[in-house]
Amino acid sequence: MNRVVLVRRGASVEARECGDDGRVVGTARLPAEELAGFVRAREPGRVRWVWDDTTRWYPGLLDAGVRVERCTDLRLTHAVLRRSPFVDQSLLTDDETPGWDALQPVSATEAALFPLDDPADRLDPVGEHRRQRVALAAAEERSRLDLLLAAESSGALAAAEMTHAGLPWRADVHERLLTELLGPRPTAGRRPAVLEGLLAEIRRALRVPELNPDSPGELLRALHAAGLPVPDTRSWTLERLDHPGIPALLEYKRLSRLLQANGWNWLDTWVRDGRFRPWFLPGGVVTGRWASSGGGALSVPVQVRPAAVADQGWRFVVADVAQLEPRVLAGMSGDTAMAEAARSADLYEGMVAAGAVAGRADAKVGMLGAMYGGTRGESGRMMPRLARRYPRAIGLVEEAARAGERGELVHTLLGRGSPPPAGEWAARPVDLGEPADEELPREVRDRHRRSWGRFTRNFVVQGTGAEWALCWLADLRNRLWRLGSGTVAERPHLVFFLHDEVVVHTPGHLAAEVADEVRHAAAAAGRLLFGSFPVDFPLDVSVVRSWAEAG
DNA sequence: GAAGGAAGCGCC
DNA sequence: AAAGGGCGCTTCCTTC
Repeated sequence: MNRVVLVRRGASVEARECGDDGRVVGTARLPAEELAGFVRAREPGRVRWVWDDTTRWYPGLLDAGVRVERCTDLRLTHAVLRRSPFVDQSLLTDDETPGWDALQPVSATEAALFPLDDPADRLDPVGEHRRQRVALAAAEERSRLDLLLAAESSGALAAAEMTHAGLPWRADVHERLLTELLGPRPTAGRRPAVLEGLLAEIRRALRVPELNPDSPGELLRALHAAGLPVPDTRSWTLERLDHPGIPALLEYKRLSRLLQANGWNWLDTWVRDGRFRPWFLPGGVVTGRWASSGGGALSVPVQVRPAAVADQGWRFVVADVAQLEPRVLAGMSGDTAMAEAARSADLYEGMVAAGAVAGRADAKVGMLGAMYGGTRGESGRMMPRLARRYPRAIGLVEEAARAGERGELVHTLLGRGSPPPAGEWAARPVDLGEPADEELPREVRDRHRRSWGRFTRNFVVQGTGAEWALCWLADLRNRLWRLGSGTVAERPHLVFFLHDEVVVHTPGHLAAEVADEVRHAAAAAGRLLFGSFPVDFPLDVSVVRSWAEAG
């Protein structure tokens, strides 16, 4: 594989050819405006482009109509290697390391505002690349780390392409939906008519003429005065109350939430030219999940999904994995009994069929408890049964929890390490007797320990689930490219990704092939992570005009 | 008036 | 006896 490190030098770019060990074997220098043509010309020769950070290079290439198949995003791979327990840190670190640790992605607006003072320009990508290659060559579990770094970098390409293409969004459909639910758009600072009506009803029922239900403090006092001794004003707390004002209050909360989070202001801010373009942030969560920025992309409510409509003659292919995390747990722990349950399209039904639990609800609440650390009530009662039937799977998460409680680090299947615990509790070994003065009381320390144990318990499963999803996404991205011709947005392409769900925008006549490729990519991801271990990842796949029709 | 925390709620 | 993971966003409310 040819590796070419791209380096910014003022108005020009250096392209430095490297061997697998990161040593430079050749250099070309070109004016920045010739970069897109250079990359386009070299791309067919199976190049891995190496750059400091995908958000600083790839949006410009995409705007110029250039797509690349593979890259190394040094910012992201640095972050993984720095925390991986498979890596000898002394091979990786250098005077520049704090600069790489601190490097942040940019959005296009920032890049336009501050083109001249970028901390990335004070870092040397060639040196960092060489250090990473040396550290990787000496790492334990080299092939797992290789896979993780490749998948992480591919994710960065997919993220940039999704923002570039945008999720098709019909503002007219969205506006009609808002008007039906809330009434016509009010002038700035006024409530929509439907909310005003509900407000009057709430004030009447609670006998507080000036009540502002958007203020939790005010609302709580009003509820108490009405003889409703609630501890908070959350919807699920209020649902259990029997009082004439409550239905209107719950409806007010539901509609008010829609208005605030995804109302007309959201449309004005985030939808342009028929596209919703959030920023996806690969590696933005410590577990390896993506974060997002702008428009709340990771929590687009079901309520407004009817407005996501494929272009004329195009379709969405929407796919999600059923019970990703329990399946991943079965695979990473090598628990054949749980993998057997996972053979079923519904893993929880598979557990019922095996006689492990009485009903689907028990299976679900038990597994969620095992993965999140819920031990109270129903899910706690299920744990002994599950531990007997699935000793390896349950043992793996229990061990991760105990390690976290001891202040130790855990890691995912491919080698992403958990962050070190912070805080005073972590500075002390477990059994030092009673604390001295000015130290945390024992019960406070223990609470922190258990809380961190729940985090590390979940880290190994959530993080390995994120690795499966990244491999799925990376493989799918390349399969989609091969289905069409032209630029990214002219072929079937990804427009949305959320933990265990993808949305592909595709010309209608290719939709069936896209659905096949989505399934093939999922099977390939399973083999990449778990080899021949027999754990299935069945998908729900829908071909639809609107996102809301999926599922 | 800016900044930051808490409450609350949406997604997985 | 108590013990449920990860996010982003908007509003309210306190602090400086």
